[in-house]
Amino acid sequence: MARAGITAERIARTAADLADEIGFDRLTVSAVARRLGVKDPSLYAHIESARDLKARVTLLALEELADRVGVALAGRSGKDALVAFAGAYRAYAKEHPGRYAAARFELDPETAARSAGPRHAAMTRAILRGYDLPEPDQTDAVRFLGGVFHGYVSLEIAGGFRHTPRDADASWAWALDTVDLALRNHPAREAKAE
Amino acid sequence: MARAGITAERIARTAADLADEIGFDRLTVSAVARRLGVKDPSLYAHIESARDLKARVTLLALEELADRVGVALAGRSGKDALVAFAGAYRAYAKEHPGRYAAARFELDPETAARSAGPRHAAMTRAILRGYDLPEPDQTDAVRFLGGVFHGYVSLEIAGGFRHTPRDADASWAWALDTVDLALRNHPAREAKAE
DNA sequence: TAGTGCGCCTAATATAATTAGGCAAACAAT
DNA sequence: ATTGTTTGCCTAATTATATTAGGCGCACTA
Repeated sequence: MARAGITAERIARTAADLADEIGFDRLTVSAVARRLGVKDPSLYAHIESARDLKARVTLLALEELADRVGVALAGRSGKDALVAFAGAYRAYAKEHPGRYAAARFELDPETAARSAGPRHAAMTRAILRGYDLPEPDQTDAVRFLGGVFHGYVSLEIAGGFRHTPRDADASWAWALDTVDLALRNHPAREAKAE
Repeated sequence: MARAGITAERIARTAADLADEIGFDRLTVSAVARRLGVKDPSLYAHIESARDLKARVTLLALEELADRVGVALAGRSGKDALVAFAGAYRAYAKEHPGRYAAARFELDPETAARSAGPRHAAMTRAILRGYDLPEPDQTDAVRFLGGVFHGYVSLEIAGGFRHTPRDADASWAWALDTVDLALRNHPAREAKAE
C-alpha cells in the first residue's frame, strides 16, 4: 500500500486538532488513525499507547501556549505585561479548547520537567518582577496568578458564566484590574520598599 | 439469584467512592458493577448510560460540597466567611478528588439548573455581602472568586506546586489575604460608599 | 396459591486499545 | 540493476467497555 508518511509529529498535530473539535476527553487512537487514513495499529509504530498520544498533545499545547504568551509578553512590564499574558492565555484556551484541556493533563514528572511547563512558571515570575514582591510572597503570587487564570478560563469554557448576562470579557478585565490592584498595594511590598 | 438491592442512589454513591479511589476519568460502568457484585447490564435498569452515571456523581458531589460549604459559612461574615468557604471547598476537593473532578463535569443545562450549582453561586454572593460591592462588580467578583478557588485547588491537586518547596497551605492563606485585601479596598466600593 | 412484574442474568454487537506477525516499498550496498 | 535489509502499514486476534434484547425466577398481590 502507499505509505502514508505518518510521523509522531503529524500524529500529535492531528490529535490536537481533533481534540479541539471533539474535546480532549473524547480523543482516541482510533479517531486519529481514521483521520490519518490508516488503521489503528499503524500508529503504534510511532506512539506507545493512548496515554502517550495524549501526553504528546499536552506537550504540543504547552509549547504553543508558552510561545504565544512569550510573544505577548515581549517588551511589556507591569500591568501591561499582566494583561498581555492573561489575554494571550485566555485567547489560546478559547481558540483551542481541546489543546487547552490537554495542557492540564497530568504528565509523569520527568516528562513534565522537559515540557514547556517551566517556561510558563518563568514567565509568570517575569510579570511579577513589575510588582517587586519579596520571597516567599513571589512564589505565593505565582501560584495565585496561575490559579486565577486557569480557574477563570476553565469556568468560562465550561459554560459556568452563561447563566448570567454580564459580559465575560468585562468580568475578565475586572479580575485583572483587581489582581493588579492587590499586587500593587500588597503589604509585603511595602515592608521591603520602605 | 439473590437480589442485590441495587438502586440509583447506591450506584451513585459507589461510583463516587470509586472515582475518589481511581479518578473520575477512569470511572466506568463495568467497574461500578463489579464493585456492586452484579453484571454490567444490570445497572442499566437504574441508569441510562455511562454519561448518566457520571452526571449522577456530579450531582452528588455538588450537593455534598454545597452542604459542607453551607455549614462552614453559617454564622460568619466578612473575611471569616471567605476563609471558611475557601477552607471547606479546598478540604472537600482534597478529601474527595474524584468527586471534586466530577463537580466540574459538564451537565446539560436543565440538569445543571436543578443541581446544587445555584446554591454555590448564592453562597458566593453571601460572602460578598460583607464587601458591599455594587453591581455589576458583584457578579464580576463572584466569577473571580470561583476562578480563584477552583483554579488554585485544581492546580494543587494536579501537583503543579510540588516543584517548589513552599507550603501549599501558606500560599493558600496568602491568596485569601490578598483577595480579602483587594475586595476591601476595591474602588467600586468607595464609589458607592462615599 | 396462582399470577404478574420487577430485578438481575445471559447472549450478542460495536467500538476501542493493544500485541503479534506478514508483506511490500524504500533504501543501501554490491 | 539486483539483492538484501529495514521499516511502515496491514490483517488477525485478544481484551475491556458500553449497550441492547430477551429470559427466568423471586417477591408481592389477589
